[in-house]
Amino acid sequence: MRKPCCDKKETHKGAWTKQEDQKLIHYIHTHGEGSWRTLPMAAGLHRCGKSCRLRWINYLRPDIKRGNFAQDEEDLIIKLHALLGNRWSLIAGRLPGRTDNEVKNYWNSHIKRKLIRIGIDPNNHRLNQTLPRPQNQSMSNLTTSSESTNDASKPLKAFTDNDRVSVNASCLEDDNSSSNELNLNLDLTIAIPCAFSLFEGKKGQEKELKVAKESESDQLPTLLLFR
DNA sequence: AAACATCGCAACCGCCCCCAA
DNA sequence: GTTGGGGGCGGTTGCGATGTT
Repeated sequence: MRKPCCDKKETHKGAWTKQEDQKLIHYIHTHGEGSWRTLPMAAGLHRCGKSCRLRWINYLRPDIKRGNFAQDEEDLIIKLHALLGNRWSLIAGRLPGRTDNEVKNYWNSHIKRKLIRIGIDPNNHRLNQTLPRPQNQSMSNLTTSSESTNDASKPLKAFTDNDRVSVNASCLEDDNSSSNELNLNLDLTIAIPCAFSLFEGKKGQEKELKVAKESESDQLPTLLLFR
């Protein structure tokens, strides 16, 4: 039986206080990251090591970019999700200053609903045949800031000229196929010098390469990647 | 103005992988 | 080759903020 990572009776939970943040920042500035299990005691924090790690990585790290996602970032998330699935850490790794948690939250709260609303299954990035879809509805009509509702079950909203172009990818019906598969004309341009550099991680390199191969071979939808 | 609904995000939980012993 | 600890990841939850009725 594995020991719990920390004594739950002794650890604080919930929102972090400014004092706790300061202690964590100060400790990491002087000692560096790592040894998360022993860090809380050394830093004088009554927190689980995992909690400290999460707080640092998702919130306190100085290189974190906060605020709204830019249009190109959103585009890239969609493209990478089509390629990698829910591998948020890999996706976040291609978005400088963004964390996996942030990307995951943004996907679940914005992008996923947006895709559903226009009749695209966010799981496989294919047109969902069960959902009604307006004629000639293009992904270019997706909105970001002007969403008035996020309820996917509501009727599709009529888009206006003022609506922001969200995905500069074309959504095309497959000419010679009866399946309504989605072709995304994708341009992986943000911080990706080469598609193969997606998988240049250190520790999990082998795994990531495997993931890439799997993605290429099986569930990848009709996704066209252009360099 | 109050009650209720919805959204967005920080944080937690539990599982899995890696690696050293 | 096996085992156990540490770290990382993805899914889920909780709660404050905001919007709607």
